[in-house]
Amino acid sequence: MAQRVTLQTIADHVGVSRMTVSNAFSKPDQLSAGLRRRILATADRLGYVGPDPAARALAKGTTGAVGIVLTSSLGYAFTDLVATRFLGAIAEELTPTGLALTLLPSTEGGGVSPARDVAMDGAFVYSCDPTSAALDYLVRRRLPLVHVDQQPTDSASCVNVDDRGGARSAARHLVDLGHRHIGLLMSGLHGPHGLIDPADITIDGHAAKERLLGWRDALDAAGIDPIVVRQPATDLDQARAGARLLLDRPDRPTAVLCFSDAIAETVFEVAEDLHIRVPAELSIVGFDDNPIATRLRPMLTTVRQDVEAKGRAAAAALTAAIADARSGIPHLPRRIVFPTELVVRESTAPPPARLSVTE
Amino acid sequence: MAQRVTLQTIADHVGVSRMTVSNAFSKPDQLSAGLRRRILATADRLGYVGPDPAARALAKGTTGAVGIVLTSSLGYAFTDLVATRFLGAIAEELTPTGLALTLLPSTEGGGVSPARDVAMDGAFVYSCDPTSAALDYLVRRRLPLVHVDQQPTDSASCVNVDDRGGARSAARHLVDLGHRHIGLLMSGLHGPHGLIDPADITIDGHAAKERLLGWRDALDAAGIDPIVVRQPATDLDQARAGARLLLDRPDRPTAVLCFSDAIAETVFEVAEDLHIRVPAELSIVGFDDNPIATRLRPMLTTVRQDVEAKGRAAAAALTAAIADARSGIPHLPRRIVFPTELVVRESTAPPPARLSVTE
DNA sequence: CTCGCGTCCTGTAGCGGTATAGACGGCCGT
DNA sequence: ACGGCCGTCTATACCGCTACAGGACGCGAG
Repeated sequence: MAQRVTLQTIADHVGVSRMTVSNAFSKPDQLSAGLRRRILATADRLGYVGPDPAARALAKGTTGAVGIVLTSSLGYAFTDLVATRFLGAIAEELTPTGLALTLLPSTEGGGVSPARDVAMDGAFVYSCDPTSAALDYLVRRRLPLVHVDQQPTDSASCVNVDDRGGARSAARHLVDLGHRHIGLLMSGLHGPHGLIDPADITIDGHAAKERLLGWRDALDAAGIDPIVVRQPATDLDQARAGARLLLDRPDRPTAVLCFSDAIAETVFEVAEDLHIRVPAELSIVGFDDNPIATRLRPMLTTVRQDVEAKGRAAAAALTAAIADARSGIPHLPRRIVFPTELVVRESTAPPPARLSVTE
Repeated sequence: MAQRVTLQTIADHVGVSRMTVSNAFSKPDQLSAGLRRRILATADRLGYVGPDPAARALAKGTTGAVGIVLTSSLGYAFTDLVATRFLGAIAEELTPTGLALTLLPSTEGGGVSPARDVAMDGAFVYSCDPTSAALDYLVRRRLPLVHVDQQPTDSASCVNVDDRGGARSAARHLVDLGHRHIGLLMSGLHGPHGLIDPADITIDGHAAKERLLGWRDALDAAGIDPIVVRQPATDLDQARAGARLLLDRPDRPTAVLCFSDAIAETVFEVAEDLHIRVPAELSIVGFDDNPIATRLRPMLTTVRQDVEAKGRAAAAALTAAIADARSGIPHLPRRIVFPTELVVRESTAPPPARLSVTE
């Protein structure tokens, strides 16, 4: 096999030092234009594309890529429009900086854990299990980090949305409409599924925790004790089973608050199956303002968050953190919280008049 | 600032050679269990996470990450369910191998082009401009490559679906229903938009080219000359304008073949605006069998492709190519083509009876 | 007793770049 | 004529790790 072409190969051919060839590629102002042209020409002739990224990474200490750890199931994360729009916004914002985005599975594969073993200049931590080993590696590597939709930390920049406030206004909206019998539909990969005691809910994510708190802020204030169901996020059939648990019971709630619009959609489907009219007999509120919200009929009342802004802010925070780390400036972590906004559409209405309820 | 902890630091503390410490991390069977425990313990005490990925990449020649170049606009790619499901399948399939997936913008940013400057072990090329500089870099770097939805090459593995066959059966379906006046709705970022002469269509992607060929196979055979409109893929409003161009004209076609289900959706919307009944007055056929196909009312007749299988096959092909490259075996490129299947649902029907047409 | 072999550990030589300091000639101002 | 400075190019020392070729030692077989 032919010897690999390196800077030295080119240097020998042109008759200059290796350093000069390096400069021809990386510091054009360090040598005369004529020589540079000659070097680049022979480099091209020899099939040399550019300085080897791995070697450059070692020598310079920068890799040109940042990572992002997501929830355990990458496959699932990619079916969720909210997550993908966020990712897209990050990628888009990163493009002009020349940084690539590396998707890091939080699990180990073949004895290697990407969060520990892949070279990168910094990373995002996006709605991922705070106890995961991947996150721990990232922290111990002292990488510039930005947490998104995570429990805020002091040590790194955090980007969040006002989940609690949004959830609170969603719940208040239902209360104001007159609902007193309300179901909460949570979602999560792990942990208990099905009907749940609202007291001892172990919620996975920070966002879930906050949204639940927000709902209960408003519900507690109105003296309402919700029925809580937790459904798995991955399997659509199982998810529908969760919704059915809430709707297919004698004391069916007149309104459901959903952890996300995707979940709200399953409620729509189950309601249709059960011939429950929305919103006449059942009000449904989502969260996120996913594009599907306006595609549903009736259109979904939901809580809007600007995931694109979240992505852009996260990208900006990370590039800033990386720049500070390079220049040796002690980085001042940012704490960004985006507002949420209740968007009332067609899926909520006053509860049906209670005709034959003896009380 | 404290000196960085390296293998040597640990070696000095424990009183062994640096090589032994390296083995403690990378080749556990090369030293006694006791010593290894001691080394790992002091490493942990010193805050050492593991061998530096950049240095290891240089020494070993592997990085633990593979890249993927997508269409120019990463942000757009992430709003498309077909693309994201494909990405998800790749990521999922890669996870157990310990490989991370790096998203490579095909454009340059800040003087660096990730496809040239980011270290990786191989890469996917997914429905991206074959003349792009990014692709050229990848090829010149001699990286193991897998092309997906691209014009097949001899030099690398290719994964495709039978776009042409699927399009052909879609068009034939309309012909069989009795349609003679058919519109074609293409999509593309660049190039001419609006009404287009079917003769000189410059299509971006390989898939687009194939689908067009398939449609015309069936249409030509029936002696039908379609009306062709090409709409931009990014902007939803502009996309709808494209659909309107087709529907809002005196000789409106009785059926539309769409490049994708996402485009078909815009046709639904425009048809609703124009009070055109689907399928009574207008038949619509999509492509991909995107999840939205079954959410549309009436449910969309479309051509199914299994994007998840495509993703898994691509991942398998790339890991195989990388393994071969490592072992020095000359890699035998694979050529994989997945079948497509017409799924007839509710959006297609015979054309309306022509009442007052003089012929 | 010696040879051969396996286990466990070490020393050296890279991997392919970049940082940094300095060599060298020419041009400037004085 | 001379010191200083700028524009170019070079020499050397790493960056942190792994491959590879041994060396030392213990043990069973001949």
